[in-house]
Amino acid sequence: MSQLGGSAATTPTRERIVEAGAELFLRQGYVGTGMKQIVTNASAPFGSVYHFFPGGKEQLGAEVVRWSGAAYALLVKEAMDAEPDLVTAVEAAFVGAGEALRTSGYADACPIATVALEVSSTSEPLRVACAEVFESWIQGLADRYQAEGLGAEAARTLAQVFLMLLEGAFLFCRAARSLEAMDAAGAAAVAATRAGLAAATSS
Amino acid sequence: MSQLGGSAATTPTRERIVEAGAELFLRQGYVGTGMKQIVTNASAPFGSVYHFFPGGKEQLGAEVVRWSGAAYALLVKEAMDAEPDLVTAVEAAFVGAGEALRTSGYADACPIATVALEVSSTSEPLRVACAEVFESWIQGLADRYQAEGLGAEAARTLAQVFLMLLEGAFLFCRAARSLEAMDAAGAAAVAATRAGLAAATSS
DNA sequence: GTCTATAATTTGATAGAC
DNA sequence: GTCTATCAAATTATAGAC
Repeated sequence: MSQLGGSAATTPTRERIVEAGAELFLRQGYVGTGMKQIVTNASAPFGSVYHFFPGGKEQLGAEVVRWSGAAYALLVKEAMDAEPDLVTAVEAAFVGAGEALRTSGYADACPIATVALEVSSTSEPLRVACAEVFESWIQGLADRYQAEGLGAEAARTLAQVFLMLLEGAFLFCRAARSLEAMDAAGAAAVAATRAGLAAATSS
Repeated sequence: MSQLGGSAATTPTRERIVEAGAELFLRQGYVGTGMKQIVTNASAPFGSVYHFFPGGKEQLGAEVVRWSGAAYALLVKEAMDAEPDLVTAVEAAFVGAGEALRTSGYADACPIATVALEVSSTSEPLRVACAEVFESWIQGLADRYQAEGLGAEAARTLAQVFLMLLEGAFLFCRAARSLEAMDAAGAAAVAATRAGLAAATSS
């Protein structure tokens, strides 16, 4: 995650490995990234990875998923908290996601979506790690919707719709190398948010 | 794609290879699927794959993406055409996608999403193949919306929203092994469709 | 804890007999 | 066109010196 503090020379080896893995998973996925490539990018000796992660690639992968999932949640939350109201915050989230895509050559999207699709049918520990990250994102967003007066169930549904639109937009924008889908997703998320808020205040 | 006609013993070798690749890509993605695994599942000798696909794995991958993309478009179109009106058709599409997920142990989702995310930053020919499939899906759905009286631009946007919700739902449902997100996506797609139709008839 | 060398396996791809 | 044997390189993982 190049957005959140680079790997300074003083960063402990273990952290450098996790951060290097996160950046590689973002672009190449879990299966397409080799252990050697990770330690090389982390400027660490090859043996270190098995010293810190005796469970091998699967253990490292799960830790990378949880780390980058938490980092991305923080990034989005801070971007949204900077806005004056929820509708503007939703719009800002999609605009910011589009900016990140464009400035990175359509590489920086969701840090765990590729991994989640790759491993959902092949590795249960990794699948669970991805599911827990998604669930934490849903709950964090649902809290924000609830703070605006929506009921628990409606807030959760809106949070899921927000994230599904974002994930779908990442997929289409990366494949097409265009931001068209992100604009459509942002507009749809704003419309859904407005409708939810209207329903909450009228009841 | 187990949904569309199995690989009969009389099916030509080349077709069996493409179909076997499609089924494996669906579950394991492009990188996680080996050429040897493909020819084994296709009951074909190893050398055949390089006889029919001299361009190697990348050529085979592009062909699999286009083939399964067309097959999936037909599957969804037929399911939607069986419904009496567009709103019901949209709902049926999401219900059907949920059924396919559930009955396959949350494996049968989008046939090319995993591949698209894996290769978008690493293989230009494969990225283009995925982008063309997505674009054909968007246009096919936009035609359906236009037939209902929507303008070209609004129809295209609604088609994109439909597909982004579906792709996002596939991602969340596979990770969580639950259909909760699919229900939320279907409801959101129905709401967006209703709003689009209302705006078209009032103008 | 750091780092190197290497084992054991699998990968994509090729050559060539039939 | 079918099929087998094999290559060179890459993979995850381990052993063990320092």
